[in-house]
Amino acid sequence: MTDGTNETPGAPRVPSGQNAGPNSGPNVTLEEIARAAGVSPSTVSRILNGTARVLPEKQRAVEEAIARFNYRPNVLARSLASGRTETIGVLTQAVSSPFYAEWLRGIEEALAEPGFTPIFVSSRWNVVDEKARLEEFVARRVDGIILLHAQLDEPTLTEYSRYAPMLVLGRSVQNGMALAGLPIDNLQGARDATRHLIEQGHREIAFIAGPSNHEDAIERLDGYRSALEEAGIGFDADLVEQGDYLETGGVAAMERLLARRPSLSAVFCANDQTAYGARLTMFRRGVRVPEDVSLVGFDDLPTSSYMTPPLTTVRQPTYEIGRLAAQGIVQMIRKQPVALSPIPLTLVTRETTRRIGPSLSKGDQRA
Amino acid sequence: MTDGTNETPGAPRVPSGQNAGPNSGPNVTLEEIARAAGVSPSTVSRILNGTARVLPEKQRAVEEAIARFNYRPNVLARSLASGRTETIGVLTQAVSSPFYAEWLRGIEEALAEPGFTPIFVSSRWNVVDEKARLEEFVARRVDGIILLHAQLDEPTLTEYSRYAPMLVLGRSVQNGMALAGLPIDNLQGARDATRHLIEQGHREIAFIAGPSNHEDAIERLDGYRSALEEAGIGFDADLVEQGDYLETGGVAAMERLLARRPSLSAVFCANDQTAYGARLTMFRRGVRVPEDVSLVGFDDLPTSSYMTPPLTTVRQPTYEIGRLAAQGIVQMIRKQPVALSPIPLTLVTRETTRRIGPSLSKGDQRA
DNA sequence: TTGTAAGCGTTATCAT
DNA sequence: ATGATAACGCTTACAA
Repeated sequence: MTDGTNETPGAPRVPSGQNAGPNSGPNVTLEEIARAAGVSPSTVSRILNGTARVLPEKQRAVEEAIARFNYRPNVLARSLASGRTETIGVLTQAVSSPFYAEWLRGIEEALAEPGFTPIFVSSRWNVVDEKARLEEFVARRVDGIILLHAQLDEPTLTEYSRYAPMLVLGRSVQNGMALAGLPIDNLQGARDATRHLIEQGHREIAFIAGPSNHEDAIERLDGYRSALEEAGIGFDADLVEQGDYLETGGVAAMERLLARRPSLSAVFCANDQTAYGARLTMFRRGVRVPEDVSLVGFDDLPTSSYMTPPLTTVRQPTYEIGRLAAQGIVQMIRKQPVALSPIPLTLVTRETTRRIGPSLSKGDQRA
Repeated sequence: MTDGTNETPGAPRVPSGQNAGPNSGPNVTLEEIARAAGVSPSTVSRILNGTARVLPEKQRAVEEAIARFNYRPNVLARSLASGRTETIGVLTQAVSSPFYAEWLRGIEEALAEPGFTPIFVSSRWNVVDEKARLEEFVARRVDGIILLHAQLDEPTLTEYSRYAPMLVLGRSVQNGMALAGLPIDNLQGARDATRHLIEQGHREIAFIAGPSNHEDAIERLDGYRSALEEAGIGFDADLVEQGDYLETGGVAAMERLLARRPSLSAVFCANDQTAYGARLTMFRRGVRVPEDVSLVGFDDLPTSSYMTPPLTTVRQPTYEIGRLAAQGIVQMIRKQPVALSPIPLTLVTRETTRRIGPSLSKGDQRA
């Protein structure tokens, strides 16, 4: 618990770097650098920020002092004085969801370029938490806010957008210059997936839905339904089961489906995690995919292409969406106009779907 | 691009909440609250922080003013004045890795209790980035640092630990009161997994290794090797293939393995992602799991229990590890002693492993 | 080009 | 119990 590597309490915390002067470390201030270099604090500040040109010799002296003292500007003081934090609050529903991971990566990387730092927090699918996290953003004086699947109502979002420009992913909102939505075309994606199944000859296509209070879950259901109707098959509520976007929900829903409609020939799941669960249930029940039942997911999680067999699903270009969001919020901060068109989704046909005879029923489908 | 919901440029940004006074919003300062409540700024500060008892009537007046103006303390100013940011820098190799996700969740949740906010950043498996991120932590004056799988050498870590207490996950370091490691018993985990395979009658057990510059990858290889030797089977370099902890690496390694040693009866992968890749290759080649070849992974990612068949793997209690790390760093910040014992790993036996005759060779294994 | 000085919004140390 | 007042470390007019 104790060893010689730690500073004496009260003593300045200094690194042991070779160039470390007596007062180096994070406690070195801009003023000390100024004094050491024989210039005024403002000059140091100017050099640090490139705010004005400075005589080369002073420039050198300051840079030398900075290196010698291992000086790092205090971000807090800088932000307090300037009024800018160069920080973007990013609210996810769950940092740990495989689904958000790629979005965050896109956001982080695109934000790094203009020099912004994302602050990731998660609200755990909880509206109360969601509001609390937004309050934190305000308290931290973030320069912008990105919301992934906000559940808060639009008036509330509008209100918070007065503090900092806000971009809402996966949702369409009344766009303003402080509030913008980057909608994702879930309806189209779900319709394409369902059409694909229909084209393959499927007629008895089940759907495992997502949480009914999620905008995108509703859109996906609508897409499924509209493809069915457009093909003249008609919507059959008996073929729809409720899921929760989680694997466990998929397991349970598939069990109910199999019990109620053993004749179904395809299952379309509202997201990949649900499909994973449905897949497990089929494995347990000895239902082969795709020989007995075709399966389609939604999202194209990184692992979906490694499922056995690889999952046919609707791909969301999450990384790219993340980048777009980051670029968008930066533009909003800079008061530049942003044009965000709905993100199109594409079907990725892999190996969980199979063509079946146009009007064959169960008995014949089985390989 | 424009609508009525935005404030006139230059006008104070105020929310339209019902109680919103003329000067509400994030620009309201503690001083204004003090003035409105007829007390001094220090009194407001005391009420906000519970630093001292205040007359009930003033307390009420202040609280009323806070509510009326919708006042939120400026975290930056507070931190600058107090010297504490209540912030923990958390460095991961990749925010988007399914592997880190659960750790982050554990960290975030456990940190919320004592009121700390994590700042997640990723270094993308890049040592240069890793150092840059640490510099950012220093610039942000974080109160503590948690590193997930740091690649930097120990002297460097020790140096940074002088700025803020540092906890390194998945690594053992010279513990001090400002630097501590939370080791994970990879060797034991790998040994248990290999022993399991041996007990099931397997003798020709291949191993797909992780990056050779990763401490944990090396430990896992060592565990595999030691279990083999302990059983008198002996280590056969021909059965070891190089992977990279990613699915693609698993695919390629498995291909080479199958070509070189078609007689192998089991494959142990350095992590689950590698196992996913190996599984796919086997699926492609018509090698059945576990009928033809048994497969074991390492990590127990959330999706592993939904693989087909569910993957036998070594479970890391990542969420709990995250919580432990969070609690540990808070204790270090508070200068309390922390005792971190190595995290034990447990084998989760699912359905990708199968008992085979003690000395049967390939031909007989095939179901 | 460079320096002086006034903030930025808090906390914390003194007195009272 | 409460109020002045001096930091905290930086940016930014305003002067020079």
